Amino acid sequence: VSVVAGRSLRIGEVAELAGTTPRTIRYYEEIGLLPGSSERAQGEHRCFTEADVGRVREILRLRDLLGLSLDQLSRLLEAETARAELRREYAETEDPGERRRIRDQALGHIETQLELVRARRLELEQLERELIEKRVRITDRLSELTR
Amino acid sequence: VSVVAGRSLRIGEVAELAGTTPRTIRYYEEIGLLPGSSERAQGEHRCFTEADVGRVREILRLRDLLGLSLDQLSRLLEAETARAELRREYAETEDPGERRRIRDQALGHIETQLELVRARRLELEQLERELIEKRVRITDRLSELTR
DNA sequence: TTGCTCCTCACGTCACGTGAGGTGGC
DNA sequence: TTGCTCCTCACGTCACGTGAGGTGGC
Repeated sequence: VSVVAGRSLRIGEVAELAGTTPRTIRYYEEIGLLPGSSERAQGEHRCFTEADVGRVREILRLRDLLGLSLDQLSRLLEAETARAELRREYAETEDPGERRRIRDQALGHIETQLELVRARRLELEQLERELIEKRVRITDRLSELTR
Repeated sequence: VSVVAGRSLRIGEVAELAGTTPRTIRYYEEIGLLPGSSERAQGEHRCFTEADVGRVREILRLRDLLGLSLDQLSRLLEAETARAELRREYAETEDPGERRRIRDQALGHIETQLELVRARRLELEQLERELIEKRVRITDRLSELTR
């Protein structure tokens, strides 16, 4: 369900859309993984955007698939956060050298994530091969039975 | 360094060989993930075999790669433990029907693990594709600069 | 007005990490 | 004998789960 205008979301909606719980969202805000709108008075409801849902989804995905601690994750995503900042700077500068520098940084961040993901994928493929090998051995012995 | 005879290992050696800490090994014994030689007197040193190292390695691997809780893991490995038991029964019975039943169970356990591993691998491949796609978009915009 | 979701403590839990103080084997 | 590794409590930590008691928006 895509919303056209930037409607404000409540914490329960964000949690459901991202596939987690309100408590987790609050915790992430507490440790600084999520912005946490600074101008919120004590006891007031938190407001979120659809971009926040995306951010939470990304956090959960990297947490689950890469098995990183939230501390490691925040450092990895710091780059991501910086990129949004850089994108603004990028639009503001005309200097091609400056533009190239910003782009190169972005590429570096992507590359770091890619290497982590690749390493994990290779490990999983190795495990998968071993399991298939195990299965073959059992099946072979099964066919011996009916011989 | 492979040892021919079944030399007894100390907890520190097991931890090092398996890539973890003594504390983790003790904890796994405490919650029943590792056998924990029952005839050990209070304060006496724990004794391990090379098979134990393999078991610990397997636990760590599945824990890390599949992101399961130790409770889920113990249920998954219960099958593995049962298989060792079944292997004995298997050798003892002559009945081909009984043999087939035992084999089929083993196949089922492997299949369960394989499905978990496959699902994870697919998720990682998807993430990898998205990162590559991101990289392409940035590179394309980079080439615009030098045009 | 009635539910429902939200809020903030705050304690519980899982999977260990990390000393504290003491005993055992090359 | 001297280190080193081992032992058992036991408290600390990370990433939340789970009520307890109270307030706010359709």
